[in-house]
Amino acid sequence: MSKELKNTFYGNAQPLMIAVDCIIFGFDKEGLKLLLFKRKIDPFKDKWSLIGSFVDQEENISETGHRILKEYTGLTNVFLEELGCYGKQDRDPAARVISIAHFALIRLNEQQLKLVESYEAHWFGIDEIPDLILDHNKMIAAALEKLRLKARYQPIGFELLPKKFTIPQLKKFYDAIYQKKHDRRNFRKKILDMDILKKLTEKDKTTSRKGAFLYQFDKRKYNKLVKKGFNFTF
Amino acid sequence: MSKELKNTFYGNAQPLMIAVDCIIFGFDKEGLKLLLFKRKIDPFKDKWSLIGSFVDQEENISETGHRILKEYTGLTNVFLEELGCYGKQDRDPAARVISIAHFALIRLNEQQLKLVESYEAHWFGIDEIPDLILDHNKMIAAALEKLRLKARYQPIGFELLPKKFTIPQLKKFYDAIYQKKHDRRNFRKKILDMDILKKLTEKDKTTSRKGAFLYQFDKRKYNKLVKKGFNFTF
DNA sequence: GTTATAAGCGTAAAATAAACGCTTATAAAC
DNA sequence: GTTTATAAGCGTTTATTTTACGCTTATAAC
Repeated sequence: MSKELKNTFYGNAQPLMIAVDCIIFGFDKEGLKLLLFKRKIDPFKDKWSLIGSFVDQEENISETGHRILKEYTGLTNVFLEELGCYGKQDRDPAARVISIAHFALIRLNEQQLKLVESYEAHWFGIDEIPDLILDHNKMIAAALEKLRLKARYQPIGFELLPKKFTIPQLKKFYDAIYQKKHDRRNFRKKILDMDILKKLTEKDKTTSRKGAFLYQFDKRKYNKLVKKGFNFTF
Repeated sequence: MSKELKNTFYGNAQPLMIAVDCIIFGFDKEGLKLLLFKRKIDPFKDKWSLIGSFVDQEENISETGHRILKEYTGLTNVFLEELGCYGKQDRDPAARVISIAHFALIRLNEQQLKLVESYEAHWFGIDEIPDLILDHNKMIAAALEKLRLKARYQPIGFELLPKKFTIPQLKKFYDAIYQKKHDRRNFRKKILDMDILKKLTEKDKTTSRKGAFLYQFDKRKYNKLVKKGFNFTF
């Protein structure tokens, strides 16, 4: 259908502006973090905010999200999921803008941590999020809630942890998500019983004298488990 | 801020059309049902579809949903929740339209069942949904999935069941949602242990000689339970 | 009165989760 | 080179939850 012909059917509809805002989670030794940016445009210039962009006419919404992530973190193939729609009529005083919030999970490493500084961005610990513009604090609260919920039935930790990780590291992630210290021994038992981890021969010795064995996620076994249906309850 | 001043900040953004589509669930003796409509406009005139409407400039998105429900079912105060955003660039051949799918749960009674016929609408059993326009079948699949998920940690059945209901009726609802026959005795035990139902003295005798006691949902007790945190696992 | 059946009640067994004592490997201290 | 401190790892016991299923009950239909 030609562009001219398009939209003759729905002629009476009023178009609105649509944006995608990204809640970018990262995780490292210090815990769960969130990437925030100093806003570059008015209104609210120089205030802390999530990073976002308008959706282009020719762009799928998830493409907008990945475009944002690529531009500001340099990463492609990031775990990105729709969180929800923030469309209150008066949410942005500058214009009627509907934002489709998305949350992303990325593996943190030194490179990542430095890269972002060039965008006047900063990784904030999850307990030290500042006041943000518009409804961005609300979005973050919802994202955390969803992350918790998702972690119950999907091994979401694997998107955030490094490729090789130790069981205590994995536990630390779940402790952060659920804001609860799990029992070290029961946690280990439960996660190993799932039979989705492959034990490596290497150890990580950065956090203890004894060192902890590194593991890798066994995708094949995991997919099998998902099909059978399971429930991460920690 | 005046309308003229608005949007000078985001001048480069291209506005798009936003619609809300509603997946309307109902439940009666026959089981879980879905309300579908014969589309009134081109393209796809006279094909079965969900009911929807464009979002107005001055309207919150949830208001659009409630407006649709009011107009086509006559009901206000309906349980309505955002399902997700369907915004693929080519989802509608007639124009770039982003749809925010919502799902609604309504109590079915005779009046409801008749009312809808005036809109060339029809209640379809959940296992006999026809082919719908655009991505509407996808939306329904996602809505069912979400309904299942939600039913685990929210007593969602109470939105769909009549004010007074029997335990076998409630079980029937969960059987339908999870597509699994639960054990009658364990189901009863579990739901009663939650202590959120108020037993009435009346019985419903339409489904058995013995009759089943009617119950009502005790909102006060339920709210207490929600705060404490719980998990419907059937 | 007998019968058939959905509704309702209770108990035993199986599975899962929680609590927690003990051992081990290793770097650092002496 | 011996001791010490500690995170990591291993295993058992107890408590809780889930599942399976036998038995009783109220009532309409015959």
